[in-house]
Amino acid sequence: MAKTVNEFTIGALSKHTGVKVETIRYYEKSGIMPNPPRSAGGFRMYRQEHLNRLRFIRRCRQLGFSMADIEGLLALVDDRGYTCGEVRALTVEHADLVKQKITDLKRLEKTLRSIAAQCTGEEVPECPIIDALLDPSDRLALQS
Amino acid sequence: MAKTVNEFTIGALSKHTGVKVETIRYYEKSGIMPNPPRSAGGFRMYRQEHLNRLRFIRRCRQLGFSMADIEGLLALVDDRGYTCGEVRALTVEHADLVKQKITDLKRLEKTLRSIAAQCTGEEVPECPIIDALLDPSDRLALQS
DNA sequence: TATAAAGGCTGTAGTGACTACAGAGTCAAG
DNA sequence: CTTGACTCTGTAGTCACTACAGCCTTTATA
Repeated sequence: MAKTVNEFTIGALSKHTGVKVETIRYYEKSGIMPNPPRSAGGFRMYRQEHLNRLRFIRRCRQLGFSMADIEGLLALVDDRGYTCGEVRALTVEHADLVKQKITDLKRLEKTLRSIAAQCTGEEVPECPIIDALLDPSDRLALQS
Repeated sequence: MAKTVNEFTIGALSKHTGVKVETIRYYEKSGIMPNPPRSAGGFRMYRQEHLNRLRFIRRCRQLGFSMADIEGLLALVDDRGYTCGEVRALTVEHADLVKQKITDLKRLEKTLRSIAAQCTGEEVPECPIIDALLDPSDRLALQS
């Protein structure tokens, strides 16, 4: 199937990266993966450079960067015109967003635990959670 | 516009709850809000019970429950056949998911800060973040 | 050389939880 | 009776995929 030792199909790329075949094609359509050369029959033929780029994308996604973020990062990389400062700014900005999200989720968990703690857990049809949620007033503080 | 003092339009319901008009209609189409009675001209006419239900939904969403979760909770409530234990189980399960998410995000933030810390931030085109992300090896530990 | 299995191709539609229109109709006040 | 704010339905867009249908290519084996 491979014309040379260095070329491989989308399935092989998928196996090496853990990114599903459909997702790779989606990345191509979105423009963050390049249109690779094709075999005579129309199969996508990838090389090491594509593997590296896909790993980069996958890592960024795991780090919570949006595809738009990644597009920005890759544009910097593709231009080779990026500076360390630009990239760091993006990263720190993103870390701050993550931090905020952690704060929010901690508050959320606390609220959930506290309303669950009011429960007897018994087989009775009176539940403080439902009562709290159905309460027309705003006594259930979701932000505190 | 209102036929009685107790009835109000979707716009008023929206203002009282902070839920957008389109979202309320979406909830109706999704089945978690009931089809309300209509005015002669076809306007949705809401009452206090709708307001309470929408507040319930909004709170659950803020607490991170999915619409499927809410459907389950509301089914219990509508049947009046729920027990405290059932509701608490759902809440605790959800709290555990939130806890796991916090753990993941903390690890993520740590990774982001640590790669940002390697940066000089200077106007040079060599950036350890990009280098790390482009590195074909798996040295950048995303899970640790 | 024929064939079958495995894998690839395109294009479309679905997910969740909304959001944003377009184009028409309704309502209440002046 | 007109104006302007509001509401109606229906469709399409968002994000980051995922799943499928129906066909075509490649490779291994008989």
